[in-house]
Amino acid sequence: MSSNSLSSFSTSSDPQSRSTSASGSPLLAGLNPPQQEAVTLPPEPALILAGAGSGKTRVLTTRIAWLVSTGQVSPMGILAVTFTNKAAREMLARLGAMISVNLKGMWIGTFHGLCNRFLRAHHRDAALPATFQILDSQDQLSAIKRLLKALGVDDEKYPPKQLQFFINSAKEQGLRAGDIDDSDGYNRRHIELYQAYDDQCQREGVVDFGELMLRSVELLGRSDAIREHYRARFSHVLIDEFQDTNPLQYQWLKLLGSPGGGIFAVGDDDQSIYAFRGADVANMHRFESEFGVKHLIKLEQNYRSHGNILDAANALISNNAGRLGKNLWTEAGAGEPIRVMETSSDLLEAQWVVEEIKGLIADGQLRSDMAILYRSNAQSRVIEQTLFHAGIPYRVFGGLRFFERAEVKHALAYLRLMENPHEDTAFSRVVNFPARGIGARSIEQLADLAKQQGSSLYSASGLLDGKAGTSVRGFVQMIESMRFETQGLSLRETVQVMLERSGLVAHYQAEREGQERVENLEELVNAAAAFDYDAVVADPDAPAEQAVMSALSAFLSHASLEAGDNQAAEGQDAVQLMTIHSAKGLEFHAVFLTGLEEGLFPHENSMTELNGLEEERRLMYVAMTRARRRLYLSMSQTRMLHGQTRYNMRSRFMEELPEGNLKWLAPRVAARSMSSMSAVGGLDDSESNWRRPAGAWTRQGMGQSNTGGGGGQPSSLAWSGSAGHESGYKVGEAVRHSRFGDGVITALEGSGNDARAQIRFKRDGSKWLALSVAKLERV
DNA sequence: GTTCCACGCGTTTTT
DNA sequence: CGCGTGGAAC
Repeated sequence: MSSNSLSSFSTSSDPQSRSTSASGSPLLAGLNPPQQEAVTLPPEPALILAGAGSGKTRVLTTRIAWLVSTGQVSPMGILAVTFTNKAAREMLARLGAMISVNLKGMWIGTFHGLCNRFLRAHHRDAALPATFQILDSQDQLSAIKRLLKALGVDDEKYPPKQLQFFINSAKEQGLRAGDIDDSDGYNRRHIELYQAYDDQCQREGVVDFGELMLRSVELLGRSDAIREHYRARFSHVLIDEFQDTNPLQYQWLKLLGSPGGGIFAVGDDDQSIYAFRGADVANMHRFESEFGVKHLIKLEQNYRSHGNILDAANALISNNAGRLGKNLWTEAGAGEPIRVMETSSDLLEAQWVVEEIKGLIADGQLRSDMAILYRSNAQSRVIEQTLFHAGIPYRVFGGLRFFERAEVKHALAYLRLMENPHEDTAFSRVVNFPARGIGARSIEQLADLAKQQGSSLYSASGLLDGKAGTSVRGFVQMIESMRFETQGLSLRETVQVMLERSGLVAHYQAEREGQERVENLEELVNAAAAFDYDAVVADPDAPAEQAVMSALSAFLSHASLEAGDNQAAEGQDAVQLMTIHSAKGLEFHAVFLTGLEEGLFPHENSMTELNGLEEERRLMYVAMTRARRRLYLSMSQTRMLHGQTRYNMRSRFMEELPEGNLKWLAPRVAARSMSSMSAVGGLDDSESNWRRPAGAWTRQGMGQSNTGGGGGQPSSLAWSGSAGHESGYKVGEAVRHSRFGDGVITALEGSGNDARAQIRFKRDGSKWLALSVAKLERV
């Protein structure tokens, strides 16, 4: 922060300078003082608290460029780690534009990608075969199902998904089966199955995502020589999105970072939204003390959003306890107020969004610079339909990605078998696909034999009698001959031969709906042709530590680690639809944040979890800070969910936003207190207006008399109680229960005997009660 | 081996 | 309501 020589373009300063003030390097031009300070810190532990839109990635990449270009470190001494392939690619691209050195000497990649590279180099020490393959989540689940079947475990009692979650959670904590406490006996079976699963993976020579990390951590911990080698090599370790690290990744960093050395972590505790998958923000606090952080720099100047958006986001997030503390500011001015709309139905909400989008398009905005965000994927349907009817191009993020498609996975399974025939997951997947008369019966027999022998299905195939044996051996021979035929061929030719000989292409060509699948298989050939072996594996500066790895093996790792694009075809200018989670890291001119309703956002399932509400609030913070100029918030009084209409209360987050930053567009019912609400509204006065055609939705409001039209300033506690429920109860109504005491109805759903109310009790928290059973009295 | 229906389930997601 | 799974029937 002390640096005051802004972006001077002085050319006289020494490029080798290690001074912490601006050295005059053109790299530093345009950076603000704290950014410059961060970029030019000495090689000591540093934590950069980088708020949303504060230039986090820029600082990270500029630091690498600065370190290398000032000769403080050779590219080989850089280890930079990210969470997603996209982030890693972006970092590489930006570096390439900044400096002209061989980037390949650097280790830049995802945690998992780098662990893969590490384990390939040290597979012997890690007790893995050179050809080990990586299971993605789907593969892992099928491996678990196969395991449960082999062990005769009732998968009703031990759902495979649950076991998968158990195993992954344990690994994320750095725990092996033997490390887990089973004193209460509750987990005992899970622990046994975890162990059995690991044994199976070991036998088959496969690792799951968690295993990539855990093996690496164990090896680094166990082998002083290897650990010291890498510590000596990587004088600079840089981590992006540090708030998303799980305890295992933290351990990995601890093993690779030299104590007191150049470890540079960038993160934002307010944007930690992945606790549900093992991330632990506490790692940031831990990092500060355990690594002995010498430099704590806050990047608080936001270059993205206007003031109203930022102020509201700041106010919201200040409701969270235990923050590292940070307040974003901008020079950009207040800008437009945040526009808020409340509708009576989810369809009307969608129609309103579409009308606003039409307006923005008419003003010349790019569709791709507008995003519609929602908490859960199920919400996208109405919006999609409405956009579709309006003829507005849109693009939905999420869904199946290229390497996750069934036909592609089948093809990959053949390739995996060519690489390692003992991989039972791949074997089971395609032994009878395309169908070749090897039914469930035959596979069961084969599995029994394999279990007796403690061998793979492939090895056991020789022992299988009868017709089944002949068929299976036919399959095995096919794999062998594919392997033989492709020796010396390029990766692309290998894939082509496999597609031909396996009969996959023929199978899909014969299928009526198979055209797209054939195209995907062709695309796989293209992917193989385009695959750059060096980009994934090569480490030209360190040939000694590089194990020999076939191009096929590298390609398969690539396919597992990078599932490919999951968005619809690019190119067309389209409105972006995505969950808030997938919006992290992105920005848009205009953002529509929809479904701001209790139970949906914050999600009802989050309320029971410890810190769940705070994570929801951070999610809201992330969502709001995606907007550059214009932010819309919307909510609906009723929503179709799971085939039933739900009556929701406005999200509590709305009450945490300063009124001064908002502009209400919706007609509103002013209510002074909760108890007066039951007297307000009813369906009558608003219904006719709510049914206006979409085109009538304008900023000037709906002519509701009791609010003075759109743009009025409501009292922040107001609840627009115009939505009723057949039971006669209303959301927001205060009730008393004989056992739980006083509470407020937060949601109503169902009808008749199924009618239920969600009630937030003062004492016991939120509960769903059946209205036909619960004894409620109105207060 | 394929097709069809009944059932169950339903935050968020990268690697 | 809409999807994916799984079992049963053709």
